[in-house]
Amino acid sequence: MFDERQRYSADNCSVKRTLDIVGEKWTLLVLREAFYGARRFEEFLTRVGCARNLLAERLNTLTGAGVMRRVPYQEPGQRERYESRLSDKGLDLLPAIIALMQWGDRWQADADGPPVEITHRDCGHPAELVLRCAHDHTPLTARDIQPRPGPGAQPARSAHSDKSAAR
Amino acid sequence: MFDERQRYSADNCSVKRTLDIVGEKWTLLVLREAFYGARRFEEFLTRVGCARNLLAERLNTLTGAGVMRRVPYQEPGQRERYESRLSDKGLDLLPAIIALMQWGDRWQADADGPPVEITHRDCGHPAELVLRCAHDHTPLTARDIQPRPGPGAQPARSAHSDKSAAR
DNA sequence: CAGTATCCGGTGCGATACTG
DNA sequence: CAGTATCGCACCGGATACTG
Repeated sequence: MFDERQRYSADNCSVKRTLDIVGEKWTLLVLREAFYGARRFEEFLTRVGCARNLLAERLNTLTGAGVMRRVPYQEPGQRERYESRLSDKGLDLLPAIIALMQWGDRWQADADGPPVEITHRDCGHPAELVLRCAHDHTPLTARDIQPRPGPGAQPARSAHSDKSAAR
Repeated sequence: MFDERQRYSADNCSVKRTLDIVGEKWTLLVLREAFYGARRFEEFLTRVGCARNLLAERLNTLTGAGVMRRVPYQEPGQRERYESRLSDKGLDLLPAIIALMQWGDRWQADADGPPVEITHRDCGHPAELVLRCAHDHTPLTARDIQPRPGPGAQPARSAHSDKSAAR
């Protein structure tokens, strides 16, 4: 698929950079619950089902990365506390969550259908995630696409000889 | 040993089910390389950059889950060998990869831009992933959506437990 | 080439106890 | 309620060595 000479380094791959933030165990499930409306620590804890320390760690990583932000709140008679909400950067992860959900719905679901539906709030119809050509909006599948080096691509490294007769 | 009430009905969440297959470390990077055209073990190894045993493990998991399939090939003068290719089930993971890539491009990229572009093979224009209403095709953001229980939704879980083998 | 097997130090995970 | 602190253990990562 790639021009064979064009080796890129995996360090500056956007997938890897994203996974460095959200790729740890439980993190995407924490985000799922955030999208579902969870905000408080105990709420995440019971709904995600991971260990307390891990949840604390994940929330710290996510706020540190700017994906979530800590918002103060105060219940009457209680001291001030903080809850965790998605930032804009975090809200923009919705397509990733939905992509995983859609795939699970299609290929790993029970016979009775998906456990959760994502709907358009205004009209109630389901939301869908589509891959398409930015130009003519043709729907695209994996067979219609062609990856190629972008502006931030690093020049090929010629550290050692390259055989690579792939296809 | 394990408090039942602390368990969310997240076991049947499609996101979790998907992550049970592709959520381990390196797996999504292996899939990224598969989309980029990698097929042979050593090819994955150098491009993904993980340990041999982990790569073997991941490829086994993926073929076991039907995401990749082992295809025989024969180089002249060599014995028959196998390479790993994406199945239809695996090809359908492209949106998830692209969602992660797009987010990385938007929020974690270098100044010079994304290292890789996904283009429409036929016309050369970039591919894009859009979330929209299935009914009227309105583009949707996180603020426009509403999750709600689907047909496969489970109420609460009774005290009869299954295995706790998380992951 | 395409793996499997083994070893070993380190990190991350999971459960619980503890604190404010 | 919202976290820390702690501890045993599983798994990871990297380096070989071995097999077909």
